[in-house]
Amino acid sequence: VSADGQSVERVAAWHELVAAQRRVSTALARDLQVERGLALGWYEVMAELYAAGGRLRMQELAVRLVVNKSSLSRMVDRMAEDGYVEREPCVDDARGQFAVLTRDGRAVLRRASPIYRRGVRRHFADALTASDVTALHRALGKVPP
Amino acid sequence: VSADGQSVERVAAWHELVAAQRRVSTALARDLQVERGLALGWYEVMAELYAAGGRLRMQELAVRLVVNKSSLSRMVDRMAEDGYVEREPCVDDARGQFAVLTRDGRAVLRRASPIYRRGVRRHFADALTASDVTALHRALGKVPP
DNA sequence: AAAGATTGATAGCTCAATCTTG
DNA sequence: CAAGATTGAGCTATCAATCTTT
Repeated sequence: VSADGQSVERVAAWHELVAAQRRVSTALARDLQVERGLALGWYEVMAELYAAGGRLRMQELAVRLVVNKSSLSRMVDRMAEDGYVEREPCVDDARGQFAVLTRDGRAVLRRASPIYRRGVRRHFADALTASDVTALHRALGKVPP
Repeated sequence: VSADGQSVERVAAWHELVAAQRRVSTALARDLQVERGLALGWYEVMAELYAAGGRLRMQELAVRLVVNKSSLSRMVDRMAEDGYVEREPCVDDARGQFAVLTRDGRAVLRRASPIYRRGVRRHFADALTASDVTALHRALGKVPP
């Protein structure tokens, strides 16, 4: 398949990004599952809720995590069954629903966070220099929503 | 959840990477689906086979794409049903199977490639400087298998 | 009619088990 | 027994349709 040089470089960079994301995600998921019995997706939901002060509307949570709304709705269903989050209606807009991190969810998150951070370090950041990390953060932040 | 500064930077960079990957993959998948009726995963398989000269063993294909072996086996099943690839036994090792890009597969790939490259440019690279792209490629290539 | 959220139907993914060959 | 690959079963993700509220 023909392509000019610029295109080849861009696509190569994109492929490295995809490969890195898959490798690191797989390793993080394995660590959390083995050591805490927790799915990576569940960790991400709880960490995002925690960072937002414990509650977010479903819509906003989906946008921040860059996940499909249906998938999130179903994930929150399962997390609620296990007592990690609760749903709460929104007072000023009756269409809205909050996902709220429960006490149990916080406890699970607290125990899982070190595993997650260790994984990000081991599987991702340890291979990079500090300036690599800064450059990645800066560059990738430019990718549009 | 408590964490030191280094950890925060590493995790923030990792989150940007995940967000970028999800956004760009979603956009690429939409483009290919709408304009060519082709799934992104199928495109990736065909592009990898093409880059390898048209054929690869299942194992090697899974490693290069960083995908689950079962998922790949099933994906190749469906692609074979649609005539995009064929399976061929391996002569020197009867356990092995090749996935082989067919004539039809090549034709589909040829028509899909411009859409894919345009997507990588529009949804990913256009937001970055040339040196951002180089830095990403270089840094992400260090992430271990 | 549009926005927020969920659900029905279904395609696709993944773990563990299995089969075959080295 | 290990390696390559596939499959059975169960779970997850996604699209389109739906429901409710604005």
